[in-house]
Amino acid sequence: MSVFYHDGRYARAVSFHLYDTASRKVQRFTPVHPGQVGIYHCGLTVQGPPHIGHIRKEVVFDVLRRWFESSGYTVTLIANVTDIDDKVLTKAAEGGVPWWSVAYRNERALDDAYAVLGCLPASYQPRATQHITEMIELMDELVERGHAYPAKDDSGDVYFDVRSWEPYGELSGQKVDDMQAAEDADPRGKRDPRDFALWKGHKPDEPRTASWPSPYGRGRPGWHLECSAMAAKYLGTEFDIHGGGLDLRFPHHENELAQSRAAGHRFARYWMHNAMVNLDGSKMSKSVGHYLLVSEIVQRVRPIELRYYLVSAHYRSILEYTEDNLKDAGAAYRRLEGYVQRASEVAGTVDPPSAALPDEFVDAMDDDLGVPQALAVIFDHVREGNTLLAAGDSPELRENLATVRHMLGILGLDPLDDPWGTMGDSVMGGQQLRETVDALVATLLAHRDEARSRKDFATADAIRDRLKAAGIVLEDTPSGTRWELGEPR
RNA sequence: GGUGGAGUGGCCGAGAGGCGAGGCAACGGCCUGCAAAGCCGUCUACACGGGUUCGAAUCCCGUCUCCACCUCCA
Repeated sequence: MSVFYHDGRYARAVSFHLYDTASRKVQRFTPVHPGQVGIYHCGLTVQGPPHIGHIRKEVVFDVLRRWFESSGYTVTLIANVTDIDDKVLTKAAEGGVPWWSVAYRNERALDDAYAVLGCLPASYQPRATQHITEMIELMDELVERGHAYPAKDDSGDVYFDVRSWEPYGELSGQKVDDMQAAEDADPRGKRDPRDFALWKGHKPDEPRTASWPSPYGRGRPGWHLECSAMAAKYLGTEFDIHGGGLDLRFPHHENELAQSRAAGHRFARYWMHNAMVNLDGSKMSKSVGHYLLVSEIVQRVRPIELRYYLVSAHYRSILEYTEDNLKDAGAAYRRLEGYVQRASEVAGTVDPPSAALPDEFVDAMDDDLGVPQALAVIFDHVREGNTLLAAGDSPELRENLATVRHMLGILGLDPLDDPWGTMGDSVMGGQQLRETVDALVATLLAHRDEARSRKDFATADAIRDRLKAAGIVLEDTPSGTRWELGEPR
């Protein structure tokens, strides 16, 4: 299965399969353009800072992207930012600040969360407000083709005509007639209550800066139209994968699909949806204040342990968040990290990409991102590695270490990779600080070694206890005493 | 009412007709001056009731419980 190139890199037969929400089947992935993958996923409506439900999705698509890249694909990853929206306007009005500052503040919080969890940057993050022209073009096309119409009232709204598009409901498997009619909702100028807004006419109580001119009057785009227009702009009218949280399947993605197809686009070949993160048995949700912010959690948990927790379950499984679950995940991760660090101290630097990935790992990842099975493969290798490590440095140890780091890197979990730094720097805050502490600890260790050699264990243990109180945990190994930072704070 | 999904050992969490996933926790052993880490071992589970089958956690029927979506939630 693996083939080595003369430069030491290896290639392998690529056979990725993924669960496609539209067909509800695991499908063999065939790209539109050989060797390339275009992925669009719905970033965030920046009405608030991201919670761990949001960031789970980012981590899932980050792993997908890394896996494609590892498989030899050139990946274009587009994650939009919905920076104009009812709730953004509401938040701005409540806070007495401009809407765009609310959107931008939260967009930065989102970028911070990406970075802190080690998500590689998207190829581009288009903002909705920068693509009004493309949206109007798409809307015009839909009106011309008879799939959209300006509201009957004078609202300035433009609606998609659900009844004009026969396949409507294909993504979520629903029939228009079976859908619960929004009886209490204001039908406004709609032909059918299920019609959705492509364009929202400007209202006098909304800031004028939140509206743009269009052939149908001033207004702002509806959520669904944004994504259709931006996906087509950056990935073309037919592209590979459209992703997002499962809660977006309907109506958001259903509507995107309908309007894009109705406008003549082929649109996404595969739909990929990640499951939700639950808190106390129900979905984390901004709207009901039932969530935990990424920024809160990383105050007390190392980001890489949070990432491990989010990655460790299959992306289509609901993740039931509890503090204990997160803590257990951290312990599991430290087992992996401990091996990589101890082995690296003995074996020195290795080159992870040069190590062949085990077939079982590849098979697991190719099967709809089977991260749990892939992790089991990693743990098996770590056990072997620990056994090798007990015998000191060896070519087998170096190879094992490189393989383990290669696998971990694909999940964005290699402790020695950016942005986690080397040898625990992410906790320490820098290589220089680490070296300073190391020198200080070394003097104490010299005293301790001296005490131990004269069997004065009371003194030796007192030094160990003092260091522990300072957050430094000692470990006596055949090759000497090493230290690590203990539980933070 | 409609559309999907799920219930697995103390906990998390894969698997989807026969070959003990993995991790966390606990306990025992090895190692260690003692620890820590590591290694070896123990704990053999699939909501419930029927059925199909040589064989069911997995397929079928029924029941219970839970989750998501049904017009702007990742």
